[in-house]
Amino acid sequence: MARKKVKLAYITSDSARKATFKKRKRGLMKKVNELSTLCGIEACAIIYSPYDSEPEVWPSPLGVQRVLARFKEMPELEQSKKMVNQESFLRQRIAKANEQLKKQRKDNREKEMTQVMFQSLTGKGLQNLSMMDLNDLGWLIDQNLKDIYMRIDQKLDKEAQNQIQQGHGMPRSTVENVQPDHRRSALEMNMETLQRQHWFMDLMNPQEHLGFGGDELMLPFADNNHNALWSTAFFP
Amino acid sequence: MARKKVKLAYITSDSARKATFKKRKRGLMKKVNELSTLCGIEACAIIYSPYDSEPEVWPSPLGVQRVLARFKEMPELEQSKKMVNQESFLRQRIAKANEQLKKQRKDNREKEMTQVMFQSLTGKGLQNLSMMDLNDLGWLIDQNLKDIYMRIDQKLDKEAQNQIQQGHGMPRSTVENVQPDHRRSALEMNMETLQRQHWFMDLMNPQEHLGFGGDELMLPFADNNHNALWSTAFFP
DNA sequence: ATCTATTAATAAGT
DNA sequence: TACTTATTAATAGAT
Repeated sequence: MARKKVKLAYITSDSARKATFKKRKRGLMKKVNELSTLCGIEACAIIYSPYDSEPEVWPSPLGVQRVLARFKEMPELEQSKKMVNQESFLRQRIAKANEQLKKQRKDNREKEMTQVMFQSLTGKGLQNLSMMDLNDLGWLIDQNLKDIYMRIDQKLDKEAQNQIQQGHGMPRSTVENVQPDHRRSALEMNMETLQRQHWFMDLMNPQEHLGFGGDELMLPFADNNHNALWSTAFFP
Repeated sequence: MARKKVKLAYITSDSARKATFKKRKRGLMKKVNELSTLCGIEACAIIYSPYDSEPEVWPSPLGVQRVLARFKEMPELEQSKKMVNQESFLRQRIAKANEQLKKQRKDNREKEMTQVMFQSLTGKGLQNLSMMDLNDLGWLIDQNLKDIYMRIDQKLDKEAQNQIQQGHGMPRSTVENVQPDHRRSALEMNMETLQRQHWFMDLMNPQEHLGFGGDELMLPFADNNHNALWSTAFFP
């Protein structure tokens, strides 16, 4: 973990492997020591290396023997139950990695669409986007709009509070005319958003609209790299 | 290792201890796995926890047994030889920590003296400094001066090169008069530094100057918190 | 369990 | 072999 992310595979260079072994052995022993100290438990580690004929152990030969004795006492069957063995360990790690991958993909997708969104604000067209891209873009824009309206409302609420508490501030006209306008506007736009979402959802969901299902109805600006119109894979 | 540096001692809070145990156990297993994979060696770890009646092992019960078999095969005497046991492990760590402490102290000393040096540049006096402090300060200033002269020389060399290569640049007077002056000045001052060091060393080293050894000759501005005039502990 | 600020481990380079 | 430093990994505390 340093200077470069290292691939988890056998190190072919002899010198590099030995250097890594020495460093990591020390680190591992330290970890076992810490775990044992912090949590008050018994643990041991045994490492065989080609660099020494004897194994290196922690906490001590006697300590290891004590732990081993307990281990061997157990019936064979019990030894396998509930244990973390290499296979289940790797399975867990793979599952976890897949979870993270999925999350990352979603994050990446959101970042991509955010970029598209800002590009479109600077005048770039949306012609090369697939239907799925457009849908996701719409979702993202709606999210941002909601956030904006929410902030506007909060701000107006806070200002209104200040007006009441302090009994002064903005001129009368602002309080009575402009502010209510803003508030109404925000709510209206929010409603528009919701209506648009509903309309769009209705239009796009093929299961509820039999008239929209054939290839002949495919819109010309949707590329064919994606085979889903609605990207359930990324956004709700 | 996070949010706070944790003391290496038994965690009294039950919930915190359990949480730490779970996290660190996973981390430890990962480390054993990595070490084994990266270096192509056999290793195993066994952890007994109060949270489970069975021990948790890596790489697998069978893998552990294989490693244990090798361990038990050894004669008792051999098991203790060259092994890293808890005591020698802790001894090593203490020695290492002491080394680091010494290094840190030296670093701190240098930082302190640097601060004093800059303070003195802003007009603060040096009256409260001990003889040792003054000596270290002198050493530090000499180091800085040397560095400065070195940089000046390098810069002049580079400029001279540029003059030759490009055939133009600074006016004639600069090349012929100012630059040689600078160069000579830097060298001279460097010599002064060396001479001063020699003179100071001669003056301060009691083993070579019998006339300077009695308490009655102690200079009034040296405080008595330190019992060494020349801080061999920090600087050469 | 998940998230992040922070500490610890460590890969390369000297 | 040990030290340094840039970077990645582990994880403490909070949520």
